[in-house]
Amino acid sequence: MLSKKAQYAFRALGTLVRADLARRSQESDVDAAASDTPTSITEIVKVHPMSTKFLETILLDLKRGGILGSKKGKGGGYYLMKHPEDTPLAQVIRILDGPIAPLPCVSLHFYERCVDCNEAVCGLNRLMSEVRDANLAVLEQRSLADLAVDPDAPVAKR
Amino acid sequence: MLSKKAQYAFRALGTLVRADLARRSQESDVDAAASDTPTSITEIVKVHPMSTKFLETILLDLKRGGILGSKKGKGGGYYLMKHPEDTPLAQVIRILDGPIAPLPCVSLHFYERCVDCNEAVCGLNRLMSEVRDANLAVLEQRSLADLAVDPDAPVAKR
DNA sequence: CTTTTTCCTACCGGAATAGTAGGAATTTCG
DNA sequence: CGAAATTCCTACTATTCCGGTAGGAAAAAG
Repeated sequence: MLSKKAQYAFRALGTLVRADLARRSQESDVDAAASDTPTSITEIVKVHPMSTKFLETILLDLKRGGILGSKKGKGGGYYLMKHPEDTPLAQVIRILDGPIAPLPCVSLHFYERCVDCNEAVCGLNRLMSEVRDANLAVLEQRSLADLAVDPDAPVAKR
Repeated sequence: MLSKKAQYAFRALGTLVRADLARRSQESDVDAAASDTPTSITEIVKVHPMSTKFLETILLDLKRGGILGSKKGKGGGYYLMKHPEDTPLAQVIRILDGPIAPLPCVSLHFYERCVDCNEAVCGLNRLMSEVRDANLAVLEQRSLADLAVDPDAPVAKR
């Protein structure tokens, strides 16, 4: 199960994606940077009611993880560092919840050898690798862009 | 990530499956019941070193969950209630770790409505349903029998 | 130089995880 | 019968993790 942190992160990222799309479609200046129109924590909390302080730590994590950029001071806030399509959901989860794999010994990013088990012949290892791959097939393919998609709308092309 | 409970459970189930297969192949009496040759906790711990007391609670959980049967007293122990092929891995995980879905609002067996979110239009709900389905495609298909498979051996037919 | 924002460090209560302890109930076997 | 071997049951405990809070420092804008 995803932690509250990850759940809140996805909600917040949803509004950041919408802000990003809005900027790109409305902006007359082609070279407009995302950092020109950041979204503050206060604004996000207005849309998704939650603890401001808690969201603060979450967005900081996402910033340290390279997903968000920030601007301090008046008019400051957070913005996406990349196009929404270029941040897979897996990256968000790894930053906030750690491993996606069901076992440390089948994790790609947080691998730890398991004691008392020969991985080459361990049935559990093999099965849980399948589970991991099934997860990643979705989580590496789907991106922040998919968070903001209207399910009734035609598929968006980039 | 799977809990230690679930990990230990799979190890123990591995030896119970092997015992089950051995009984079926060696037994001359066709009507031999699994309850005739149960495997004790002590025997399991000999194969997979772990806390005896902890394993006790785990096997009890699996018994209450309908996966194992038991026999008390001298010569007693645990045995599979069904053919290994008929117990999907998902069932084991649900008993020991609860929900498989990444969010309560997309769980089939442990569903809980999420507050402040219209599931019909929630992008996260839709994406996490995909993740759940990807997981279940493996965990409902794969069974205890797959725990004991020799990876180099030809595929076993039932 | 005041206001608004992010950024940093530390803390805290409750729940969950990973066990442990002690004994009761049941079965087998000598 | 009585001893040994086993499961079964209830309760307890220690540690870690989760979810969140507190208080202020640093930076940017006007």
